[in-house]
Amino acid sequence: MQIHYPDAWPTTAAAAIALQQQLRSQVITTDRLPDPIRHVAGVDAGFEQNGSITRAAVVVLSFPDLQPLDQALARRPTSFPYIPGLLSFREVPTVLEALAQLTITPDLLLCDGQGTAHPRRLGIACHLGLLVDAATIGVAKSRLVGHHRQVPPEKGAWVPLLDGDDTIGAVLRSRPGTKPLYISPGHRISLETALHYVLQCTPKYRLPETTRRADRLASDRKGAQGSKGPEGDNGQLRLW
DNA sequence: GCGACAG
DNA sequence: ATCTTGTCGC
Repeated sequence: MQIHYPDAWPTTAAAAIALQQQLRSQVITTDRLPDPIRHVAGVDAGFEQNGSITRAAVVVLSFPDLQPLDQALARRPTSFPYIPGLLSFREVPTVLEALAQLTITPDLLLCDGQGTAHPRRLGIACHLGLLVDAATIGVAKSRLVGHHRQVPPEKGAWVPLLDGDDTIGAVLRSRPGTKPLYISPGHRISLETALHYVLQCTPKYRLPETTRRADRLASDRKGAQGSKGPEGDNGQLRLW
C-alpha cells in the first residue's frame, strides 16, 4: 500500500506534540472509505528485550467473513519512549514497515489504541490513517481521556465519550460481563460507522478478530519475520 | 502541589 | 507493553 514516510520523526516530546497540533486539522471524521469493504486489517505492536525492540504485526481478514488472507511482521529498535498521548511516535515507525510488506491492501484498519479520543484528537489511529491515507478506527482497551456514563450490559450498547463539549468517541459493550471498549474514529470514518464495523468484526470475544489475530502475531516470540501469509503457517506451534 | 495517564 | 501462579467461573 502507498505509504507516506516522514522525512524525520520527532525526537523530543515537545516536537511530537507540535507535530500533532499541525496534523490534527487534516483528520477526516466523515465517511470517506471504500464501499463495499472487502478487507479489514488488525494492527498491533509488541516488544522484546526489555522494550528495546518493537514488533509490529498486521493481519488482513476478509470481510464480513473474517477469514485470514495475509499478514506481516516487522521488528525494529525502539526509538521513542512510552509517553501517554504520544504512543504513535513509539509504534508507528515499525507499523509502517509491516504494512509495506502486505500483498493485499486493506480497506479498513483497526488499531490498538485511541483515534480522536485523545488530548489533541490525534491518537495512533488518526496518525496512522494520515500516513497511509486509509480509513482507520481506534479500538482501545482502556481510557486515555474523556468521561462517560455507565454502559448498559447488553452487547452492542454504547454511550458517548465526552471531553467537555466534544464527543470524542464511544464506550462500547462488545461482550456482556467484560470491560467495555473505547472506540473512536481514526481517519476517513465517522463514529457511527466505526461502531458498525467494530461490532461486525467482533462475533464472539471482547476484542475484534482483527485485533486478536494481530495481538497473537505481535506477541508470538516464534513468529517468522516477513511472513507473507497463512500458507504454511496456521499460527500453530511447530518445533523443528 | 496532587492525581491521571492508550500501549 | 511486560514481568508472573494460581484461581474463579462458565
